[in-house]
Amino acid sequence: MSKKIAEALFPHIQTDVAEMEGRYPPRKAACVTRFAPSPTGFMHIGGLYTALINCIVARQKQGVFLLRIEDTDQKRQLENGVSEIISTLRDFDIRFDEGPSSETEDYGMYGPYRQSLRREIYQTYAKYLVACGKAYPCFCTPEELQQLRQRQEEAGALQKGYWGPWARCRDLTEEEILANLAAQKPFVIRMRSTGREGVFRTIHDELRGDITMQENILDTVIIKQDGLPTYHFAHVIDDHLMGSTDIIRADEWLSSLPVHVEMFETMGFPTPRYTHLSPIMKEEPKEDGAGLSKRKLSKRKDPEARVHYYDEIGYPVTAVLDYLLTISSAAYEPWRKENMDAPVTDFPMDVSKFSISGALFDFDKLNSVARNRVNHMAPEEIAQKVAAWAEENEPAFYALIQEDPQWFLRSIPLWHDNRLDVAKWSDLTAMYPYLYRRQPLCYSPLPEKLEPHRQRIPAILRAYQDSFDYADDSAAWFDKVRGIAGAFGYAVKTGLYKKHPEEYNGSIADVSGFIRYAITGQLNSPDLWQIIQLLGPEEAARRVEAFHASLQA
RNA sequence: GGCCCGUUGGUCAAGUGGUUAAGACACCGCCCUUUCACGGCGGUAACACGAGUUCGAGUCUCGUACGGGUCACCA
Repeated sequence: MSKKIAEALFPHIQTDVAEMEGRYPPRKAACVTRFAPSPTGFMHIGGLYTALINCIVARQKQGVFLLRIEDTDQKRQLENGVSEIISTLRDFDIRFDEGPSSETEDYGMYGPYRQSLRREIYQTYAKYLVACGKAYPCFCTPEELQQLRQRQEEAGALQKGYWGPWARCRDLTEEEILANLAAQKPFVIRMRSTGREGVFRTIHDELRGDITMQENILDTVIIKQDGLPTYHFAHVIDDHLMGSTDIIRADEWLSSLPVHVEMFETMGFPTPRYTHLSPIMKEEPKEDGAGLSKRKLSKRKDPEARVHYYDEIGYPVTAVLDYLLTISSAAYEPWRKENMDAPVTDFPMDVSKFSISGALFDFDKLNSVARNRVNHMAPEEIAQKVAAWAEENEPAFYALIQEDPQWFLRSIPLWHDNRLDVAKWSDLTAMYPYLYRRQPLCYSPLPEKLEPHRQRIPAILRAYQDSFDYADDSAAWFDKVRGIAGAFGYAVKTGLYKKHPEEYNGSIADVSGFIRYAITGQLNSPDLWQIIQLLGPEEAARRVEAFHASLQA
């Protein structure tokens, strides 16, 4: 009898379940994971994190990692959504074995890998469910559903939603259904839940352990009015057909677990292992100004939620991955310390040890991780990465590098050797404008620290210029500076000055500070002699003169 | 509000009944030092609260508080 309804609902579906099962034979791999994003815009850092974990889990068990596009919400689709996802994963070196290879093409035997192209599959299973009475068409309009909610509110129903006695379309007669169809009434397909109110069962989550939840009793929509499946149904059908063994996803899905488990069971499919990952959080002042509150990183509000934020400001890809794994797994940092060159997929990850409460995003920690990453890179690698980054993000800097790539390569040790200065490529022009920017340095106003020496500085600079020889090595150069310091009443060792400050105008630290300021426009810098060597005799002299001139004005 | 999950220093976190409660980041001090950094040494700082079980509880149980998630024809 339900067969007739199934036929009336899906007259165009000629395939059957057995045929579908045949199209997707069981896999041999012991572990199949997947990343299943919606193509709704730039990727979220949490999405990258989920993809990363899925990828590592699959690699660890010599399994398969696949990408599936969840594009069943036609309203939210974005033009180049799929390309965006593919290119982001590629940028972060997260490789999938099956999935879309471009906006229109797929590779892999278990496709198509975008849900909008699997309509026939879902409908085949939906038709089957209707035929055996496990699903039914629902003709309720949004307004009627709204009213239902209202009535439940008034009746004080504890269990709200479309279920049991409230589910109006659940027990429509065949005649009524056929009449509605004949009248062209729009419909959705709902699963007929067999869950019992008040009956609890435990469901296992790899991260959280056994969770006790009430059985699902809601007659969840499985096929929407537009004929496409809801997330819940697509998840169950796809992950069964594609052979997913591990569902690793964001924890916002935890509460719909009973629905998914029931669907797997009514379909007669084996249930996969579930792991619900905690979100990455951000802390911000409460709206009323009293204290702080945590919330998920939001794509709209927080620039750091967008994955592209990190490559735009030039964090090395591995640094971002290192950071994500660092906050999720305490075992990662020590492992990484011992295996700086290993790909992240080599990390012996234990998902069950992941933290359950969501971690606050910590830029200090990211920067520290990134600085260590940069420090570990060879200068040649840095040169190549910086050039690629600058070409996209800082054209003026790129032009400078292109003008003399060898010079740029030579400049790297200055801030790289035995230093942890640089976390991201945009730090370069920000921290070392005197190397990587064309603008002439600005010397005024004179820093407060130099002000007491103002009257003596011009003569000191003069003496410095007169004695300067580009050919001097570091020691010879500094000996001269020391000599000048002594000649002008400055202590030649900082220790001397500390002991008897009243006997001196200042110390050698002040004198080299004048030169540093002339050369860099800053009070702090890496090794001065090296900077001068890099700049060349003319430029170095020009800067000292410029500072000298600025003091006359 | 119902349901689910969580709560160890500022942050990330070790810890699975007996520990002086690790470590990393951040911060502070000292040393090194021509500045900054690097490096070395040291320091401040935590088991949300209340009951219970136990010889003994950060670890087990219950309650409270607080935080998060979810309650769609969105995923």
